[in-house]
Amino acid sequence: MATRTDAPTRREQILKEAARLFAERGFHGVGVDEIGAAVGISGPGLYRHFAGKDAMLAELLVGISEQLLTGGRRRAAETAGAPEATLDSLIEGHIDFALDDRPLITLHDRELDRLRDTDRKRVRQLQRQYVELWVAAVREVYPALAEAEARASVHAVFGLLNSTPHLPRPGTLPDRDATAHLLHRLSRGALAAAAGAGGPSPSGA
Amino acid sequence: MATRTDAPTRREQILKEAARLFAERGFHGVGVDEIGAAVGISGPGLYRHFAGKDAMLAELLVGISEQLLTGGRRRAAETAGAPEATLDSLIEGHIDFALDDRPLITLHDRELDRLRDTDRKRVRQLQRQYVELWVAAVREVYPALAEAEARASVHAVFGLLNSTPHLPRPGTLPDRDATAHLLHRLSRGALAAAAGAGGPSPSGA
DNA sequence: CAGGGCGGTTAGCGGTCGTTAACCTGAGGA
DNA sequence: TCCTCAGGTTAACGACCGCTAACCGCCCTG
Repeated sequence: MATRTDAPTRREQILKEAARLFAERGFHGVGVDEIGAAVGISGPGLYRHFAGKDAMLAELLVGISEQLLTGGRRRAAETAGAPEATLDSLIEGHIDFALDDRPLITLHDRELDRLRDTDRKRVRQLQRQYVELWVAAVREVYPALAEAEARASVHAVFGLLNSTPHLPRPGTLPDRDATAHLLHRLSRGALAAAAGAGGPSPSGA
Repeated sequence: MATRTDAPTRREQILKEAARLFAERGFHGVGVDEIGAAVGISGPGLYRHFAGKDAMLAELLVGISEQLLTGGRRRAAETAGAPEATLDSLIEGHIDFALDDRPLITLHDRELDRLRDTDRKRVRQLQRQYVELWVAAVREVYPALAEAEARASVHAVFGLLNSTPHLPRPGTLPDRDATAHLLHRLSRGALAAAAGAGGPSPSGA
């Protein structure tokens, strides 16, 4: 984990506040003056650190995607040969991210289309690789699951995990650990059920 | 169901196109000229039908929330006394909505903060009632599940079901029915797992 | 102690956006 | 036949937004 001890750089402050504001009000809904104000400088001062508003979003989205993929690959490597452990570790990693960086997780699947072509392609490629990492892990645990269904299930689990930003009230549910455990259980349960009955009619109804 | 046969009103055309555009590029990312162009009229012509851009979003969001809640209540009433059937019916209804009205489901949890106070409160109240309907149904099937956990699980399942807009490619997965069945299985599996082990440590990790 | 550049400031420009004003047209009813 | 009015049109206004220009003070280094 290597928890940082040194003070955050001005660039990092800006990125953090920009992420929060973009997540709250949307990319187009936030002005550069507001971002500046959030870090104590005003408006055009941001251009000493970034080429423009687009560049902030691009750096955020590319950063998120790279971080997710890198972390996922590390976890997959650490647990190689133990499919159950790999899947659990991937889930755990994604949960940590969703709980600790809510604004980023929100941006990640919401503002992708606001990027320049080149950046958008890069982010999409990283996202695709991350999905494939999950699909492989899921299919090792549940070999009966067809690839298309595995991929759809993985997307669905992402949706489940990324729902944390609009949980009732942060604090209603006991604490962070309990939420993490619950999300973990929900994810495993969903995937197990996906693999359970592949055939046409599910069970009831 | 009462499938409509008469031609859609101009207002309805506008709302439909506005929903699609808002979902694609965000509320602030779409101009009134584009919405007008999408229905063959241009720009200010929209003001013959709506008080403003905000009014379109408001009508969309209130409409969605009312439709979800009304449909949910009807389904709950139809299956009263049979908790499993109620839960299945709620899931089925939400899936139908997510698959048939993707833009609306996207808007529903994304652009809420762009509403005027009065409209936002109304939408939130409708959403809250819809959640409570689900929570009640879930807890009847899984009485062991604490309320806070049930509520969080319901939000998570919403996230799962609402993930359909960014499924890989519509068409990769066999067809609509197969997707619906998969989503149903995933949801039931997740909820069952939530109720399964309430205690601290989940299983592996 | 001089000087340079990093990281700010304010003023302002150009473009876009939501909205209004003023005008027009074609169909329906008295 | 004429009036009305629903439902369009184009022009234009005011506000806002992203970004650049021009300027400035402070710290660090030679």
